[in-house]
Amino acid sequence: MPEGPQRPRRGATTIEEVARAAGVSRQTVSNALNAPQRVRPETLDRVTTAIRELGYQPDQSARSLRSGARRTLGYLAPVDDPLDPNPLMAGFLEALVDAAGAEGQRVLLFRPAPPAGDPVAAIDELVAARQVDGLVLADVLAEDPRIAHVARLGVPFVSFGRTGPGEPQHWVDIANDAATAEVVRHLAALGHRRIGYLGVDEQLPWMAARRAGFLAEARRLGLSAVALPAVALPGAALPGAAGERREAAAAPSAVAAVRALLSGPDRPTAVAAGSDLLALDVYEAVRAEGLAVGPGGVAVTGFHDTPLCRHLHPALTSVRLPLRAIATALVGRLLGRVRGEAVPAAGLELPTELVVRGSSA
Amino acid sequence: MPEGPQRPRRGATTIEEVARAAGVSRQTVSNALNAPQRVRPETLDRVTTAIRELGYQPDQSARSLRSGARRTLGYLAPVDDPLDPNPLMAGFLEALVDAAGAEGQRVLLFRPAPPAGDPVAAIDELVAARQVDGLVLADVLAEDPRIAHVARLGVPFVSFGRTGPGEPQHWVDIANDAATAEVVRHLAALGHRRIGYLGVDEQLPWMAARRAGFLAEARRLGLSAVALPAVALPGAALPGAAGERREAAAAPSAVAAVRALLSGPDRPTAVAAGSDLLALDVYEAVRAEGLAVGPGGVAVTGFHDTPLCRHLHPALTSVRLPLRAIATALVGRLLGRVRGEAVPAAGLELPTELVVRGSSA
DNA sequence: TTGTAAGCGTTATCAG
DNA sequence: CTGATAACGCTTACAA
Repeated sequence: MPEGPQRPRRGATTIEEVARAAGVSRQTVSNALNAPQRVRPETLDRVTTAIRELGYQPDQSARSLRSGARRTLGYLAPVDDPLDPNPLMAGFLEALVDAAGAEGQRVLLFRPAPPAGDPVAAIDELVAARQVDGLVLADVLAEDPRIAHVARLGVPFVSFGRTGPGEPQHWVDIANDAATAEVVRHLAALGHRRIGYLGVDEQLPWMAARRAGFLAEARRLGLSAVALPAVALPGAALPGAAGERREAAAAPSAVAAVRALLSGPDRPTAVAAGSDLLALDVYEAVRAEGLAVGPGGVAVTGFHDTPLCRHLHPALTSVRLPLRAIATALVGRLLGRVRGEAVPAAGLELPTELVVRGSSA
Repeated sequence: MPEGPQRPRRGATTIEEVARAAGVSRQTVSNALNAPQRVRPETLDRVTTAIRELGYQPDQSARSLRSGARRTLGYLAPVDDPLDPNPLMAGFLEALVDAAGAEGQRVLLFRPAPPAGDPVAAIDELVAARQVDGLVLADVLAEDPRIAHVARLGVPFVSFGRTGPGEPQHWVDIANDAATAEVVRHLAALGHRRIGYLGVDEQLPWMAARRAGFLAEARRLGLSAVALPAVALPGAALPGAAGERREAAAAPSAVAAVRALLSGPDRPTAVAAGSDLLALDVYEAVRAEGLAVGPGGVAVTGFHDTPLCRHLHPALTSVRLPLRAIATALVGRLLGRVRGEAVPAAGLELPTELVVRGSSA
């Protein structure tokens, strides 16, 4: 491991210089920063001015070493399938950084060391090096080994996505079932009586919940509903020929399944998809059957509300996730736990928002 | 600003305990870690064993305070237009974290404080608090104020995206013009003689380069080429009606422009798009004109090779970016600069890869 | 090769 | 409310 004689920012303004400039002791500057109410207003003013004029900011390493607070939260980036990456990772990260920043916290991104890295080992490293005050986990699965591990470690943590019944309930999640239930009600209000659902990989708890919410609401409303079985994802790359890269044609299983549904005896007049990408397959199936996407033909809805929705024709109705609210709730709960406050040990379920566009209106 | 009595991981194993366990001095443990060649193999072995048994890892804050090396790189997340987010942010971040991790560095994500935050202020805060050894900037514009600022500050930095001629050349970028030139050659090889290009926001240097590369190569090959003027992005949200949210229909300007092109006298038999999302608009325009997407009708290509490509029908030929190579080059150059090594003050241009799919074959 | 002493910049303790 | 002193855990100089 290469190791250099790095010495960045040596010579930056220190608390000592501020103290001299303001004519007070080092400690008073520290108090002005960390417990302003303990400093006489007039003195505080002098100190604040000196701080501003010198452009002083405390050295975070020194602060951390002394106080124990790292002012940093670790986010374990999910190891995504490159063929089906989490479509909200970027948006969620932005929201997370903003929410953390509002509380004076930074976000440190980390990943298991490739290839085939162990997330548990990555967590151990970060925690052992005392680089973060707490952890944010995402894409939590049932019986997720990461949850068991951080719980055993005793590190403060929260997860985006619910944990199992026997595990600590430090999670925030969207109401996946309520989201697809709202989709069903929306379609029912438009007069649809026979509706279909296209999901993928029902092993994923959030996908299973979307499917369940769809079926339950359809039953409640007395609609005729069919949920297609989980479909495989499009195929992987093939070796290229001459510099260019060629690929196997996308596996048409999702399209074929929807086409079969649409060509059956009681064809649905609307199909909800478990993601915006899957909705693309529905569009294709609808057209391949000689039908039109939209309220007049087959209404279609997606999930995630990615930018893709606006570029489709007709534009795709989709379920939008409250990413900023999720991030704020996660950070709030995590910091409560870090500070040892009494935070409710119960999950928080946040509502989604159905964005209606031309594909269903 | 709320401040709690946090004291995470106090009581973790310290270097002192390792030294005692191994029967050596504190210093020897430090040497074993930072300069193993200075320790007798037999002693090294004893120390290593003690480290492993106690699960010791140095406290990063203490290490940073003493040595000056933060072992952390800051990544300034671009403030994206939510309607048109950088489609590779997630993939690039993953690659960046992996590349940094391979060099023993962490990645700290930061953003200007919303709303309307100033990136320069965000940089100042991070640097003044001495939280990072260097910075990675992305989506660099011409005369980017961030570049001027970090250059003046003297902080080691690199950028994904080239800087202006008068600025430090610490960048890595893809060859945007060569990428679209390759697209043109690909189309020409398929026999296309009249080709079109659809871009967006030519203020963005990378978009301008794609357009230029397209036109130059078409001219060189004697093809008839038309590059459509920059198009506006789809419209923003409208106030919803009853709980549900409704939006203005997507502005059809891109679709309309392509349709006009396709219905003209010398209609192109292929259209290249400056992004995968724009290719969606091309698909729509082609179909609206009663034509088919593909080599038999109108061939279409995209840019970015997002997962979207595989879900289209036919699957979309697209330009793939070497994100891992970019990240590795960025980290390598940045660390060289951090360590004060003599790194070439010249930009690095990396080639893209054309992934051919059904839309053009 | 190994051990000793010092100090990085900050905050906590405790006396004034 | 302020100021001196110690300590957080580690790495760098220097002495043994």
